[in-house]
Amino acid sequence: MAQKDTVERILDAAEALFAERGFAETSLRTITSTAGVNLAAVNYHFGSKKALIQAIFVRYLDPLADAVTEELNQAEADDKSLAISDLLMLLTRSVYKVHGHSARRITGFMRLLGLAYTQSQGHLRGYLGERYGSVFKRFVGLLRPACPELSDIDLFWNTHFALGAAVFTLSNQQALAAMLESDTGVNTDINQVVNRLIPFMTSGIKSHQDPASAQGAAQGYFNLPNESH
Amino acid sequence: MAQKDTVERILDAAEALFAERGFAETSLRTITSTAGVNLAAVNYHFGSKKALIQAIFVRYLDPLADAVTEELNQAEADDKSLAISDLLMLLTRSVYKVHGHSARRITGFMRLLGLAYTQSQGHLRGYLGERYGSVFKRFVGLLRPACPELSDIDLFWNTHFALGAAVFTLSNQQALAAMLESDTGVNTDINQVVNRLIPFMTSGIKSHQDPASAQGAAQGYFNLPNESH
DNA sequence: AATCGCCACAAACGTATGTTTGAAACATAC
DNA sequence: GTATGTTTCAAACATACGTTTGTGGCGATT
Repeated sequence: MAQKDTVERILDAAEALFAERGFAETSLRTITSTAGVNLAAVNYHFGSKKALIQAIFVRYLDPLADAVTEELNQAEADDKSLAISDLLMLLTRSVYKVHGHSARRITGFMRLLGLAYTQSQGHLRGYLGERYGSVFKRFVGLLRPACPELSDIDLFWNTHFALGAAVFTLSNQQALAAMLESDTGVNTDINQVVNRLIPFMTSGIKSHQDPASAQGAAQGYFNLPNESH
Repeated sequence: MAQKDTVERILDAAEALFAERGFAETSLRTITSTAGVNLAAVNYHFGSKKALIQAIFVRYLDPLADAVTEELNQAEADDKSLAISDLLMLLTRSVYKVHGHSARRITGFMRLLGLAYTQSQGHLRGYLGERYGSVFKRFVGLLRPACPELSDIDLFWNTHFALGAAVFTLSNQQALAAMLESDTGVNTDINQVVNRLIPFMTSGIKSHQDPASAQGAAQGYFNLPNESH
């Protein structure tokens, strides 16, 4: 075959376009015309637009889950206790293994992850949770002993805070870097952003509330009454 | 007038629906029928769907910007040096002032903020930057002396990391809390999430890289070659 | 050589969208 | 009470969308 498979060309084009504009904002006609294939090809090969979206995530996440699993195996075999930053680097290493060193692919991947949360009325989130939940749980299992001073609930929220910081900034890395450059003249590539993210996430995950404010009232930060409809 | 203005009813309905499903996924017919007004009312009162979206953000952010400005005035008048957590609480207080203590409104507001970043091909972000950039800059001006050990560039990225953590988790607070509850049986309302966010963001913002890895190479975290297209 | 399964293609289908239109209803002022 | 400006309404418009259809080509199998 002289050029790429039709299926692959659709996936490549759709991946880039979805990451750039979102799912609903990207039409099958745009996808197929940039891919250079016939309009009907998407429905023929994937069945529907929804299935195409899922296929893109599978192509991204299946190899990533494998890479993370491999890293986790090795880490557990070494049996050294890993610090939080070690685990974050393990994750970063896995992403690099899969996506190579392409800033475009990493940014795109993060944007898609972010979209999976915000858009796609939950059907995608449920699917991803089913398919990759076990790997995620295993990772958290290693994270657990790395911060013994935290409760499970502390750890849950801090982990998602950190995830949010990563997804949000990496998916908007280009725009943010451009903003910073216009202010300071300093250019920041995605590699540097990741290097900054790791200490941020590390100290953030370690953090916990004052016991006083955790009670909800007293001199703690804020306390809300129940929702008044 | 026995019931709310048509304009206001449209804004209320659109605000809730957009936050729930996104902009492109919400049709004017859905908005007008839940608002109980005629389909043409949106185009009559706002001109277009795009203008409606902007109007919603203005209604949200204008009072918030006023509240933050007021708080900033008072903080600068007091002339006491504010710690990072003080500034985050200042922000939180402003949000509460504007939106009252409604979890639904706060979640919705955060979802809209998140959407403004991911969707809306940048035209919305540009508009918001123009209109509220000065308030944001003023806030960062107070944040600056609160972390003297950070460079301007450190501060820029850490601020956006923290913003990402807040937007991402607060906009998905319901789903995340439900996930946690099904695992542990513990319920978490948005108030508690905010109380957890503040220490997370505080210690995250304070963080900075090892000088060694900041150079880009050496024993620092990662280093990427340039993008290979 | 004929047949079969797979794929690409142009065209069409049905539906949902944002927007516009023109008339009716309403409120306000003279 | 008539006139004027504003708002509501049902209907239609034009377009864009995801999907389906039928045809034809191409290679592999028999």
